Amino acid sequence: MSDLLDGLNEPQREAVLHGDGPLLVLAGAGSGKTRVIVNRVARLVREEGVLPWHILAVTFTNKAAGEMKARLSALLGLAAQELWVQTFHAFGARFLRREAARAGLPPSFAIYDTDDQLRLMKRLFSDARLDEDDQLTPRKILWRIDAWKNEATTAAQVKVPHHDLSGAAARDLYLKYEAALARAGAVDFGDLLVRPLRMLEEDEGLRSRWAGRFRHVLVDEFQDTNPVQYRLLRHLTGPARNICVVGDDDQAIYRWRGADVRNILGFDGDFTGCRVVKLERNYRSSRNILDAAHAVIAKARVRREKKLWTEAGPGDALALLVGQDEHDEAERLTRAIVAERARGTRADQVAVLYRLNAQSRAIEAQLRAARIPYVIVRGTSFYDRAEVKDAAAYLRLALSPRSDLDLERIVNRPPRGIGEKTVERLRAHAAGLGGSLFEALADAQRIEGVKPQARRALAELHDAIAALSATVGEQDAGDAVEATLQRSGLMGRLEAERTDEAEERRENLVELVAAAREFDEQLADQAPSHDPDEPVPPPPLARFLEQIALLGEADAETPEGRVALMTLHAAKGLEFDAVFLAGLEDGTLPHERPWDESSGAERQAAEDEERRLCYVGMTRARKRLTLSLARRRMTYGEGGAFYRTMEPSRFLADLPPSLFGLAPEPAKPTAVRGPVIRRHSGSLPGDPHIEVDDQSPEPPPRPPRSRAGDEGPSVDYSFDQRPEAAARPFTRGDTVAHQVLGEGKVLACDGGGREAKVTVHFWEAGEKRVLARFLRLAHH
DNA sequence: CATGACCATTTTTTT
DNA sequence: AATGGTCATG
Repeated sequence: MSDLLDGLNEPQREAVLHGDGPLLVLAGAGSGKTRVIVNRVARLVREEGVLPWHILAVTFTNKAAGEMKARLSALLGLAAQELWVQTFHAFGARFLRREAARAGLPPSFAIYDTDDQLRLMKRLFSDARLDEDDQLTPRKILWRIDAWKNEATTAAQVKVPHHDLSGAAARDLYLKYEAALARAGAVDFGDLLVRPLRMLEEDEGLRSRWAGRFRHVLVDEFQDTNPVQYRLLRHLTGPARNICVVGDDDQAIYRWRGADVRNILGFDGDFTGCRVVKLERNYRSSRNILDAAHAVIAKARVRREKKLWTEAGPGDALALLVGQDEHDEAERLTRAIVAERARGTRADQVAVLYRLNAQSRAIEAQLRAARIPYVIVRGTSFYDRAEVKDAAAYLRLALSPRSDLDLERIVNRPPRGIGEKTVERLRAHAAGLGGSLFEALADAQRIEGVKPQARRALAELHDAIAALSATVGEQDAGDAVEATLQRSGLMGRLEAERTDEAEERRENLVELVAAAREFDEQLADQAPSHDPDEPVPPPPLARFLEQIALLGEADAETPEGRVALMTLHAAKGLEFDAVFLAGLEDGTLPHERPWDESSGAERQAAEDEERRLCYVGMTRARKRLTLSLARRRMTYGEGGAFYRTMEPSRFLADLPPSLFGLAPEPAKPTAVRGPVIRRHSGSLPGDPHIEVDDQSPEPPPRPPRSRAGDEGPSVDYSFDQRPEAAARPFTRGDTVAHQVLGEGKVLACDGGGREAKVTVHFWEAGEKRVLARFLRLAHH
């Protein structure tokens, strides 16, 4: 026992030792909440004799679940494997697999990701011959469907007012969408939660079985639960009401995804007799950083009052960098990062955080120029690649051939002479048969109006899918993937093509096989289950595909030795010695959509959420926090070329100047190296403005860079200067030089005429990054 | 049927 | 800047 309480403060101990009954842990940023959850679970198993498979601990990201599992393994050994520690969505998938028969799903149902959903909706859209308008795009429909699912509204339950035409269309498409999923034997992300919920609510036997199964339920990041998740949790919590939720309303940042902060704000009201423990001591950040973060969050309208405290000293002052535009901002950030590393901070202890993914581009360019190793932390990129998705579509088809969406995707991949016309006839034939595309494929010989060549291709494809389908269920994931890549022709095609790009894609497929093999090894390492209810597991391939589907943005590893670049959302739960928070401008952070005309209350709620996002970003920092902004920012890329003048973020005005190491009444800045911003201060009456000197250090020596006047973009491009280069337009494969970025290869060109726009792709660690577009006049 | 040029539209954040 | 769709050409 002692080791589970060692070094814990009083409220932490209270949470770990709490016995039966509901428990709400309000855990501020950096207050050691993961440790509390982990030690609590360990205590239940070790001291209270709770069986591991009677404990359910849910998180939002695989990464968080993984970390929790790893720490529990260290404390509990093999028993930890039998705990139910997983994400909400993984739990939903596991539930549905166990109850597949009851749910009316095939045992190896597919999980559609956002991309699949969109393709399906586009198909339904064109089938319904709907005209797109502002309200009615496949994307917007999906958005509405998702919102409906997040509050457990079925298509039949949707109520739309009579005059709401787009609402009615959305409801009809919802019905069709659900029917299409059912035909394919697939579920989407929302279904993973809402289908278990509905089953539990409609079936009392099932409900009591599941409510009795878990003696303890624990939830991490509870502030980000949506209504469906909350209801699901309530059903899974047994009569002893042993539910322990941990969260921080100040870090609720998923309102747009249906999360409802009221779940945490009202939890102790919902569960009467609930014990509330507050963890307010911060072990992570210096006092200056905490004070700054608190100054921002304190102005949020709806929150539970609390203030983090620390015994740490004030630490370093905050810094503010002001750039003329996003390139200049990125350059200053880069210089500051160079200085940070010069004082001995490891690259992987440095992070650059931003609101929008689009902000990374300019920063990347400068980091690259300064030869600072970095990674964009973004989990899904590998599985998002076209060739990997093609492979996944074949794999899903092999498991369930009636998945029309997957068949449509790969019907002509690799190219085998099946064009749009043939697919149309195939579809018509399937409709005639009243079956799936695969069934129509089996009947290829009888399809009207298809040329013999296409007919042969169809038959060939059918045989490939049928053959894979027969074997894949019995195989290891690795073997199944390997066989599929061969039999589908995906691999062969890429091997035949002798270009850099094909080689790159081929390597990705090889990597996919490796990932599957690694997955097999994990399965083999698992100890046999002691849980008497453990059902026969589905084929390894199905479980591998499930893992891929559920991998999320925030799950990416942050590799060693590299500066991490990520969005504020992806940064939740992480910490770094030095954090650089970029884009502190009104419009960027807080982010605003100028075209959005929502009501006052809605705007207020949105601003509060941005405030919390800013708070999350600031509290990632242990020792140093640097904020930066650009005075103007380019929108729609260099091509569109217009600058928007930005005002410093309203959140900056909430920060006391003293935190920046400035006197409240600052002397006139001497040698002004960087630009000076003037802003009105809300917090210091009588002080009309504060001037902030740019504190960034001198740049390291590097080649001078010309600047295209005050108005133009601040990066100058130079091209391949060889005489022969000027004599012809750019084509694929050309090597071009860039003063800042170095060499790149032309992978795509726009426009074949006298004026050529060339997109240059750089490869970095196997990933293709587009860093610049070159505009150039070819000779006449 | 495949390919490439040209055009139009699009931008939050992600399980 | 990047994507996706349409149209002409081989």
